[in-house]
Amino acid sequence: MLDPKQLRADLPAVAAGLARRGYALDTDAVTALETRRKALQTETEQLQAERNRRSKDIGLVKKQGGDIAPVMAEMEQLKSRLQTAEAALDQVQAEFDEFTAALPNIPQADVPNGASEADNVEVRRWGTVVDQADAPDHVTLGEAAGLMDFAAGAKLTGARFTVLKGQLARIHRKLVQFMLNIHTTEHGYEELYVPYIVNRDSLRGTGQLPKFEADLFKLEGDEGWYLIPTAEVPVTNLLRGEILDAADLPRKWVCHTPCFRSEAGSAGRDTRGMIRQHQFEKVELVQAVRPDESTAALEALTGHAEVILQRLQLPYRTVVLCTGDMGAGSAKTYDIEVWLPSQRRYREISSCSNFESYQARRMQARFRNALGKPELLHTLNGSGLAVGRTLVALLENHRDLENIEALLSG
RNA sequence: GGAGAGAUGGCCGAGUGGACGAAGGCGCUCCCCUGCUAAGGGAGUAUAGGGUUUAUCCCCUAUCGAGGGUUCGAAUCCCUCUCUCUCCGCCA
Repeated sequence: MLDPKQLRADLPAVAAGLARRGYALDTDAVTALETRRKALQTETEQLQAERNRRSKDIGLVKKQGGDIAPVMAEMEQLKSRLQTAEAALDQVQAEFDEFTAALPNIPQADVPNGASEADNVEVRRWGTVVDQADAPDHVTLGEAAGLMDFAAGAKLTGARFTVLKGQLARIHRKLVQFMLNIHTTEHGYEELYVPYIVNRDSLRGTGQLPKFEADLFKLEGDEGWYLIPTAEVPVTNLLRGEILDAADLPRKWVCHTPCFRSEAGSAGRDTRGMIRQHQFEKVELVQAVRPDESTAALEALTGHAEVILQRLQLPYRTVVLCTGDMGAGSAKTYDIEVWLPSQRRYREISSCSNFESYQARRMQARFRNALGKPELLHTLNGSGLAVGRTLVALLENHRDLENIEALLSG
């Protein structure tokens, strides 16, 4: 969420920032709500102070054996006024919270304006692409080798599930190790193992709830538990409610987990093959940094993800998402897109975002600054990389499984 | 799953209805003392929101696991939930 203080203090600037991503902020409504909030809060707190004062008096009078009946009569009246004020304040505050929770983040100044994917801007390109009309896709290659079985996945569960066998299953496993090893030994990330089931508070913290419940798999039962859609949720929520020492920053975590997505909105897209599955593996990079470091951290983190593609000799390009294509919580996002010969185009294999204080404010993730005061952290994350899509890219670009295994061993 | 005991500040720990945002200790910061070290003396040391302010200061409100209730008044009494610990059962 955005800073409520900023919303009050500099409403035009916030509105201008949100307008860049196509969000029309009703500034009159905000001002009206804020005016009511202030009046009600002041009134409520004054009544509370009055109640506290008189309660103390009652204690004193009783101790001295005095008569408290007159004060009690006044309290009766005070109490009902207070109840009315408190109820009104609760309502306005809830309205304000609901409103601000729904606001997206403000894009950084250098994020290009735009309405859709088409307006994203390529920032760099790496490798040499194979661009020919008849390139076989990973489904053809995998099934021909007898190592990729979509029918089996459909039988066991349903559409968008896959069974891998033999050498392909092994490459898939080695890919995870390959990525983890590079990030831990070369890029300085601490490896984590985390729950794959999380509660509602965690999903609220990173912003999946309340807006994107439809994309999640919810478990039966009273607990309100969900399968994680990405390691970002459990990993970033480690910071929820914490105040870190500045000396412990930056925190850099890498975590391999399965990811479960219902993707209800994507029915009909990428129905063939392993590109879009209900269950896939991902190695996720997460950083928590001081605010003044987050811009540089996003560049570094994106670079860490790109290293994996370079080592695997997979051609890719990196694009900066335009204002209209960014996720709601992000202030700036780079997508890394790998070349898929069968589609003759680049497809997303990693998304690296700087959330600035957007997530940190939701989850109250802070550090002690130079003044010793708690200050919100900046959080970032990015895939490093999506394992299933990496496997697809390896198959389609290199085809020879022995070569692929050699890359992973080298 | 069953039985019991707990949850208080950075940490330990006191507090069963009124001067408690919270004793005492430890830790930490600053000052004094000290040739150095050790010991000692003094002051300070939660978070959030709001008012005021250039800022500091100051004032108010809320917070003792979470939420609700009783009461003029709740860390303290009642209810629900969560988590931790001990024992039993079960299990990898």
